[in-house]
Amino acid sequence: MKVSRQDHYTDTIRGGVLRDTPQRRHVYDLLRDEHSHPTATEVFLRAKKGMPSISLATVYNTLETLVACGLVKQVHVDREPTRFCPNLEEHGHFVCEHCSRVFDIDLAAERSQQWSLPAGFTITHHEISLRGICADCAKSEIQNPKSEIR
Amino acid sequence: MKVSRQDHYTDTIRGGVLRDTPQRRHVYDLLRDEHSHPTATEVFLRAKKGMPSISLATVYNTLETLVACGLVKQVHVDREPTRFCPNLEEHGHFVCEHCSRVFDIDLAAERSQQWSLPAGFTITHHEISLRGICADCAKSEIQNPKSEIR
DNA sequence: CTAGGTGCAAAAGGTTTGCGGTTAA
DNA sequence: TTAACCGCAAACCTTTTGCACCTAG
Repeated sequence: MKVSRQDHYTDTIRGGVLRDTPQRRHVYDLLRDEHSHPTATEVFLRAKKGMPSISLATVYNTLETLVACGLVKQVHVDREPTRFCPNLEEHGHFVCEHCSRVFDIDLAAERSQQWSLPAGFTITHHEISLRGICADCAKSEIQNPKSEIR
Repeated sequence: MKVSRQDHYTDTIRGGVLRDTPQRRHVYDLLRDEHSHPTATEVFLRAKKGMPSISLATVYNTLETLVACGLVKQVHVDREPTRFCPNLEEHGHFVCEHCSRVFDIDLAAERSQQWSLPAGFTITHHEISLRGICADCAKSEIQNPKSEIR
């Protein structure tokens, strides 16, 4: 059964005290179609294309709101700027050290809660981030082995 | 067989072009005995007790050097200040959302490389961070269930 | 109408950098 | 001797905040 693109947003926003503003809808729509894990600044730059008056502060505020609502997730890569991800499934991330792209990684469901914690500890969230070389970069490295000289 | 506390430091520092300065040794010694995952500022404050003239910039530079040498590891918790960890074994971290302490978590060796990556991807590092409630806080919460009102 | 949201600019906070003087090897 | 390092202060960059105006409901 097909679900309208904005149902989740509409349900969540209208369900609370939050207002359905053009800025929020615009940022959410943008992010929902995005698989590149943009930073707040990148979201801002893209948002301005369709809404030139939007401010960076509003983008930050909106992203914070969407995260608080559970409509998008944050991705942290070391101390780099926070990235945002519309994939609400349980997953981890892989960062390519060559091209800097971030990929979603499925976490086998059966593994997700199998951390060997000391007794009495309770997990509420987890964040798994892997670093390495992605398939594309590994391939081009074979064809062009000196491409990383710096 | 017993190994002197500073062999790893001495071998690593003397093995390269790096100088064995009092500041580096002081910061390393401090960190080596530390299980609390201090931030750079916390390292700085503790370092000043034994070496009042040391500067924050030197602490940052030293920590960067020690990380580059593999003598300490960085721990990233969302966008909070970077923490530093002398535990070189493969492990993850658990952050208590109540007391903010960071705990080392053993990663079962057999699990460490079992991520289901797309073909062609190669992992060089991984960082596993869990959040939740530690045993101490869970216990005091039972005895004092209203303690989290804010 | 009005509480919540927006845009702007300034501030905050962690980290990095430039530079002149210092020091380990 | 000299390249690496130190301490200081300024710069950087992401993110947050204060405030006057605006607007969805």
